[in-house]
Amino acid sequence: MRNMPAVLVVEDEPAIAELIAVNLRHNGFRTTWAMDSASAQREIDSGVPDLILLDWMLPGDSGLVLAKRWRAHPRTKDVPIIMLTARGDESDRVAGLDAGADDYIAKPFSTKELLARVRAVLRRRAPEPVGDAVTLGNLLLDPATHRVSFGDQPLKLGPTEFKLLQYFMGSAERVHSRAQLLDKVWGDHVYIEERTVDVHVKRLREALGAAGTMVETVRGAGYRLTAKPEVRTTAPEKTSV
Amino acid sequence: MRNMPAVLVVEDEPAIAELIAVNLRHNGFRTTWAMDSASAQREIDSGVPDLILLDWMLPGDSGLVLAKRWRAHPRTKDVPIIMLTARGDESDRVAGLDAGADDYIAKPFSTKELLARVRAVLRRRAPEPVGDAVTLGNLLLDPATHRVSFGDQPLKLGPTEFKLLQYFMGSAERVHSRAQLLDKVWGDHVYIEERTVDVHVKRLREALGAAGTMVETVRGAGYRLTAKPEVRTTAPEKTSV
DNA sequence: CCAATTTGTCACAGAGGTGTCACAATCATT
DNA sequence: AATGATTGTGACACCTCTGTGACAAATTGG
Repeated sequence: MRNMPAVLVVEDEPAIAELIAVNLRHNGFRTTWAMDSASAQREIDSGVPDLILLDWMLPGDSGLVLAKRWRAHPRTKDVPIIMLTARGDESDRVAGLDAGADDYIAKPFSTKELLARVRAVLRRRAPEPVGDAVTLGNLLLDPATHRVSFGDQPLKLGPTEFKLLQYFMGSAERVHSRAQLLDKVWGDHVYIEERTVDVHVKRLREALGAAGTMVETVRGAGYRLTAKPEVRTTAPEKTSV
Repeated sequence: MRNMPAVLVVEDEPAIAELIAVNLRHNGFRTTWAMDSASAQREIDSGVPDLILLDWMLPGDSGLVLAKRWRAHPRTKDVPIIMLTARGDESDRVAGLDAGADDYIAKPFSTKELLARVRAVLRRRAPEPVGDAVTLGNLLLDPATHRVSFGDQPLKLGPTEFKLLQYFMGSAERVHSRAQLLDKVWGDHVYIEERTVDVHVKRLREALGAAGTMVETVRGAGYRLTAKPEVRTTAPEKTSV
C-alpha cells in the first residue's frame, strides 16, 4: 500500500480506457492513458511505468510492434506488459506472448479479472525481500518469522508495533522525530496526528514488557531505542518479571 | 526456478520451433532445436536434456521410432517426452503414449498449455522435493507416498491442502504472505483471489485436526507453520472431529 | 451421463487493530 | 512554587482483517 504503482493504459477506445483507468485508480494505482502508439511512446519517454496495459488493436502501430519495440529497448525491457486481445483469438495471444507480453486478457473482461492479473504480474516481478534477524541487547526481531523475543521470552505485538520496532532496531540509539516515524513506519503520504505516534510508542512499551524501558523519550525531539536504558532514579519498585 | 531445465525441441517446421523456443526461453528454460531425427540424435548424444518436445510428423524417422529408440536406450530412457500431434488424431496419441511418451499436446496449442504441460511433466518426473519425508514436531509428510500423519494418526487432505502443507513444511516457522503462497503453491500463472488462501488454510486446519493449531495466522502478514503453537487462552472445547 | 470431490468466491460476523481525544503526569523555565 | 509546554494513558468509535458456512462451477472417476 505504501507506493502506488503506475500503470500506462494504451487503448484507443475512450470508453474502455476510462473504465480501466477508473477501476485501477480506485484500487491504488496511478494511471496514465495513451490513445495511440505515438502518445504511448511519449508517455513512456516521459517516465517509465510499472506496468503497461496494451490493446492489441490500435490505429497506427499495432500492439505487437509496440511490445517488441519496448522489449528491445533497455529502458523498458523489464516493464511487464499485459495485452488486451479480442476473445478467442488464439494466434494473437500466441504472437503477443511471443513478443514478450507477460499475460493477456481477452475482451470483454471483468474488472476483477483485470485487477487480479495486474496484481499477479506485479507481484511476480517484485520478489519480497526479507531481511535477516536483528538483535539489540537481549531483544531479537526476525522479519522472516515475524517474531520478536526478549531473552527467551517471546513477545506478541501488533502489526504497527512490529513495524515501529523494526524501524527502531534498524537504527538503534538514534533519535527519531515523530514526523520521521510517521514517514518511515506509516508511509509517506499519510495524514495522521503526530500524537498518534505517542500512543503506539506506549503500546510498544507495553508489548515489550520488561524491555519496554529500551524505548526512551527524548523530550522535544522524539523517541529512541537504546540497548542501555537510562536507569530510573527514584523508582525501585517492580523489577522482577 | 532453481535451475534452468534443458529442453530439446524436435520439430521440422522452423516457425513453430522458433515459437516454442522463444516461449520456453522466456520462461526459464534452456532450449536446443533439432529439425530432423538425425540432428535430434546428435543433440541427444552430445548431452541428455531434461525434457524432449517431439513432433510426430517428421521427415526421416517418425516421432514414434525416435521415442521408442530413446526409451530403449538406458541413457535416455528416463527423459520425459511430450509429443506434438495433429489435432484429434486419436490413433497417434495412443501409439505415442504406448511408445512411452509422457504427455501430448495437440496442435495448434496455446503457449499457456505448452508451458503448463512442460512444467507438469517436469514436476512429475523430477523428484525435486526429494522423496524424503519431512517432519515438524509430530507432523509427518511423505511426498513419495503422498501421505500425512500426526503422531500415529494418518490424516486425509485434498490435493491443494497437501501442496500447501508441503510448502509450509519446506520452510517452517516462516511467515508467508498470501501472495507468496499463491505463487508457490498454486503456480506462476494463476489468477486467484488472495482471500481464497484463507479458505484453504481453514480447510488445511480442519484436515490437520489436533495439529491444526500449528498453522498460525500472522495478522497483517500472512500465515506460518510452527512447531510450537502459541497457546490458545482457555478454550478446551470440541476437540474430537 | 451421473455422482462425488475439489475449488474458487462471496457474504456475513466476530476479533482485533487504529487513530483521536480528554485528562493526568512530567518537565523546563521563570 | 507557578506556569506553559510536552508526554503518558485510558477510553472509545470506527474500520480492517480473518474465520466460516454456503454454493456453483470445474474436475474426477465410474
